[in-house]
Amino acid sequence: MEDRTSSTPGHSQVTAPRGDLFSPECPTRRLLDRIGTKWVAMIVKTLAETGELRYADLKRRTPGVSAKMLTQTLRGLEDDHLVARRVEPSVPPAVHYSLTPLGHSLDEPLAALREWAETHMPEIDGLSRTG
Amino acid sequence: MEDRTSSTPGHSQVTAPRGDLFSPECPTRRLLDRIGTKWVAMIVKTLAETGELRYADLKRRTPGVSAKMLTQTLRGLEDDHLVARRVEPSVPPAVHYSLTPLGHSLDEPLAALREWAETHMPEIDGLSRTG
DNA sequence: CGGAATCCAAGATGATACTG
DNA sequence: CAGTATCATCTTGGATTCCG
Repeated sequence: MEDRTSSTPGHSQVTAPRGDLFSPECPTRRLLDRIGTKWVAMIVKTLAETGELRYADLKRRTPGVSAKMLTQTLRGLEDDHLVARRVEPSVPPAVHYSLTPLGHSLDEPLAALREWAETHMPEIDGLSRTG
Repeated sequence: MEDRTSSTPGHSQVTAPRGDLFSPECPTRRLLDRIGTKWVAMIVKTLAETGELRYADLKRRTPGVSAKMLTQTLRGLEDDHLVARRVEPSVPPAVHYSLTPLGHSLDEPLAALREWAETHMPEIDGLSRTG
């Protein structure tokens, strides 16, 4: 077990790197550092839609994700209190993940962004080809 | 001069990598790949607020950005028709950047995200420390 | 002024193997 | 089942240098 300040999507600038350039003035940047990681948007959306999922189920609904990345991403979200982890002490153990109220509140602006993407990204791709 | 499929924030999955896993089904992912890059959110916000800026001005208003990243980011945004580039043929040349209507439309959901970040990120940071 | 080209360090991600 | 540990790789971003 080592520290979580290296490659974890969790907080890394929080403890002041050397001269917090725009960290305190730009929480948006830090937020995007998190939701911008490859799997967060997909996971948040999935949890928002399904309510609660087990690790394996969540993995199955996130095509292409590796166990490592899924765990790492969930840890980061947990760390930010956007996702809740519930363990059923059975054998074998069953671990359930769901959005916290804060997580749900994030899903709102995120949903707006999704809608923008679905509306305009095809348009953008079209423009890229036709000039 | 080489292709723009390597490190450019522009389209890289558009030309089908090998088996577009969720590219077509997830424009959100591609959008986040762009706005999630370190400087996009800041640049878009700045342009949204100021209207139009010259390269050097934009650089000055984006603390910490290198010329390389600024150019690269602007190229990507230009490529997506989110930013317009206007050149005044003077000596030395003056290049102006501004948001396109599409860019402004993106700024709306982005602003919502910013507001969420400014509202909740401090709360999150507080929770991280106090448990 | 507004870039482009190159080199390099860091971080993110994936594959694989192992564990309680 | 639900992870953890480790290694290899690919991508990102920054510093530097040079140019029209």
